[in-house]
Parts: sequence; structure tokens; C-alpha cells
Amino acid sequence: MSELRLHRFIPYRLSVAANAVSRRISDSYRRRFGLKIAEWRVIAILAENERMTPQDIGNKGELDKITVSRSATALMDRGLLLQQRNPEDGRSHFLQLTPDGRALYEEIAPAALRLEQELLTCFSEEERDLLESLLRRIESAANSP
Amino acid sequence: MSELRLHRFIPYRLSVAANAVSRRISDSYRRRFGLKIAEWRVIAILAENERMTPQDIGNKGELDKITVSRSATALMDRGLLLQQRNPEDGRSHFLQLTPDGRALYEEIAPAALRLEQELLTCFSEEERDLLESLLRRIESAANSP
DNA sequence: TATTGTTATACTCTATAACTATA
DNA sequence: TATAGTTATAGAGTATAACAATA
Repeated sequence: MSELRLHRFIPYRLSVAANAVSRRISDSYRRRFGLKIAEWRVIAILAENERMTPQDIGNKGELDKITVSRSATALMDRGLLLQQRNPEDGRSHFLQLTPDGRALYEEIAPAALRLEQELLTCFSEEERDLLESLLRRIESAANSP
Repeated sequence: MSELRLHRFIPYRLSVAANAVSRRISDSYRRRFGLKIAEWRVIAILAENERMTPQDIGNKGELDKITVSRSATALMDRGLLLQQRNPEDGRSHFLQLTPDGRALYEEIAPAALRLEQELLTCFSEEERDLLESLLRRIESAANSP
């Protein structure tokens, strides 16, 4: 059996790295756009998909239904999102960006990409893709029964 | 400018992977050993270092002083940790594992390594080391001014 | 005055469960 | 009955600030 060393323990390294990134990003989103990370995810998903139910948003963005519901309420209060009835199922509804919401997204997206670029300073394209695929594999293993 | 896609956005992938891993680990630690992740880190650090001040523990384990203080109190209440006075500085003190604390560590460490192995199923040694180094680089970039 | 560690407080995040309205 | 979404509540994590003891 190999010896346990906290500093080489992958769950530790992953947690520390994710916390550092999340702190920097959420500071930036909150300061510049008044958004929490979950709210930003809802916007990003609707920017890619036009009309979606809360459930589909949650599945797409790894958010539970409570988080989606609260994020959507906050975004609707700011006029960034609107609800439309779902003629096929009255329990549900569609969510969609308003023009203001779309405009905010157009402003955030380049800032987000710049931020990602800063994090990936000195990463080659291959290293970036490799990191993405390693993270997906870890995530999938962590979610396995 | 390249297009933003949430599912290929590294901060998103990192957050989702870290949450999945953290959920699985904290479930396991709480259920099996009654420990929070911060408490586990304090134990792991003291298992590697014998006697340390709260401040040094915080630096070593990326924990703020409040978290270290509360974790240490909880662990002392369970008899896993003891305090010794620091003759060089009366404001501080040393923390050290008790025999019970050491015994608990000896029980957790193999379980932690097994859990890490599960997460790294199908990872080669090179991939594991690469992931560690990519995570360190991202963390360092995120903490840069 | 500055620093170590503790306590108080609050805000975010996450998870559980109860509720409503529809199916 | 079961499901989509909302609301209430609580626990864990994290951050700021005030405090006591010591330097």
C-alpha cells in the first residue's frame, strides 16, 4: 500500500484548485454583474438553448431544482428572464432570456472567456483538452454507485 | 474570439468534478468516522507532522484560522487531539494527535487511498501525475493577483 | 501596537421535507 | 398517485469583524 500524503491526494488538490477558481470567479461575477454562479449558469444555458423548462436547465447545468427555481426568480425580478406557459404540461413552464438578459450575456461571455484564459496561462491546447477530459472521468467515477 | 460553451468551460468542469468528489468523500467520512472534511485535513496534517500550531496547520491545509480553531475544538472534545503550551509564544499552542487520534488516522488513511483509487480507475500513473500538476497550475493562476 | 487564537455574526451553498398545482 | 415547481428550514462552508491574551 502506498503512503497517504495530503499534498499529493487528488481529492485535496481538486478541492483546493476548485475553491481558488470559484472564489475568483464568483468575486468577479458578483462585483461586475451582480450574479451568483448558479444564476450565471442559468443565463449561459438559456443563451445556448433559447427556451427550456427548469428541469431541463437543472439537468444541463448540474443544478438542483431548488437552485434553479431561486435563480430564475432572482433573474426575473431583474427583468433578465421571462416565463412562458408550457401548453403541453401546466405544472411546468418555459424560461427564456429577455433582450436585457441576452445583452447581459453578451457582456459576460467575453469576460468569462478572458478569465478562463488567465487561468490557463501557459496551457497548450492539448493540455487544456486533457484537463477537461481528466475532470470528466473523475466526475463520472465519483458519481458511479 | 472563441465561442463560450458552458460544457467545455474549465471553471464549470472543475466545479462540477470537485463537487461530485467532495460529496462522495464527505458522505463517506461523516458516515464512517463522524468527521467533516476540515477535521479530516487537520488529522492528516498532524499525522504527517507530529506537533504544529493552528497557524501552521492552516497554512499547510488551506484552512482559515476560524476553521482550524473549530475543527480542533471538535477533535479535542472527542479525545483525538491535545493541546500543549508553546514555551516560545504564549498566544499560541501546539496541537498533537492523541493515541486515539493516531489510531483513527491509521484507520482512515487506507480508506482514503482506496477512495482515491476508485476515482482514478483507469488512470495511468502518468495521467494521475499530470492531473495533479495541471490542478496545481490552475490553482496558482487563480491565486495570482 | 501588532499578532494568535476564539467567538459572534452573517451570507452562501446544499440537502430534506412539506406544500401547490397539475397530470 | 405521481410529478414539476415552490417554499421552509437546517446544516455545512466561508468571510468579516470584534475580542482576549500575549508579544
